[in-house]
Amino acid sequence: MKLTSKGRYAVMAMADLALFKDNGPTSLTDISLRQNISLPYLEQIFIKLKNKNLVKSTRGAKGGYVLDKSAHDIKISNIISAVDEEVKMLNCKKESKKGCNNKSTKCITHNLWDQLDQHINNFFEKVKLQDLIKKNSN
Amino acid sequence: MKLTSKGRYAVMAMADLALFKDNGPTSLTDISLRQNISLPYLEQIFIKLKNKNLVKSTRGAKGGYVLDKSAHDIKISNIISAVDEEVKMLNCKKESKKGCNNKSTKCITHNLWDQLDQHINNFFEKVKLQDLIKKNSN
DNA sequence: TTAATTCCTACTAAAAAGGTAGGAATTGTC
DNA sequence: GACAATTCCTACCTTTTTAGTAGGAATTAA
Repeated sequence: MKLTSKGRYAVMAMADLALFKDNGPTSLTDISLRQNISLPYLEQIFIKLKNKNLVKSTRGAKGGYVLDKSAHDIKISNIISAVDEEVKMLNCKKESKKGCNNKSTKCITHNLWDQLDQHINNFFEKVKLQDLIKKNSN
Repeated sequence: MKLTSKGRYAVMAMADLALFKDNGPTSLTDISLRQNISLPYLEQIFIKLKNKNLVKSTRGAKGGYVLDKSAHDIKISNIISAVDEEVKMLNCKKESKKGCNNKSTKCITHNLWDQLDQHINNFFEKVKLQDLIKKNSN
């Protein structure tokens, strides 16, 4: 199961961006300070977010990042999948020709992890970035 | 998020135990061969399962393990929590006095991970060991 | 021109995962 | 009683991943 700090940082940073969206582009330095995430690490994360068209960048002084669409239209699943490869139990891969245990085509627990993956992905599909900042302001 | 092969192996092994429960104690050697899991690694996992009263052991020749209760009464959550410490997002700890980001008491995304944890734990609470072996026999 | 920024590549330290090694203790079977 | 099969126990090791660092090039507002 791949769901680590990188994904958490990405969501935090995107939420930060949403909170401060009225101040023009937000620099990673600001996010780094506010969210307590190392700047160069944030840079790496934002390259990926940008590649997936979740944010837009402006270079140079007074530059920074802005959301590429409304916080209503960004699903948490979009963010997670942009930076983590995938939310999926290890070794139990659908496409693999060999089974999960290198023997039968499916291990005993294959369906279980499959359902779990769906369960988690469902969850991330339902929650929007906007939901986070609403909750936070309560 | 802590949910790795160790937890998967534990569930696989318990399912194996449930499948062969009518043959008396099942040795780890058998499980190791059938499920393709290293024997000494299985041993470590079973110590934990035993400590949580999920299995009973018989030592010596013809020894092995049996389920300590019916497969109907063992929840996947019991197995997972026996071998993995916990299913919970890293650094976002409820009890921690410092907030998740060492600043505020809660990071922006705290509630999100909290809900996710509940979501996953719910899933594992609902599924019983028996459900796995039913599905597998279809 | 300068300072603030994104962009890019490579490296590295620490942790965790997954597994190995080696042997002691127990017990059924010949 | 010997022996083989087993659980039990502790320590170690290898590989991978994570999280972060280093160093600098390109861009742009002031």
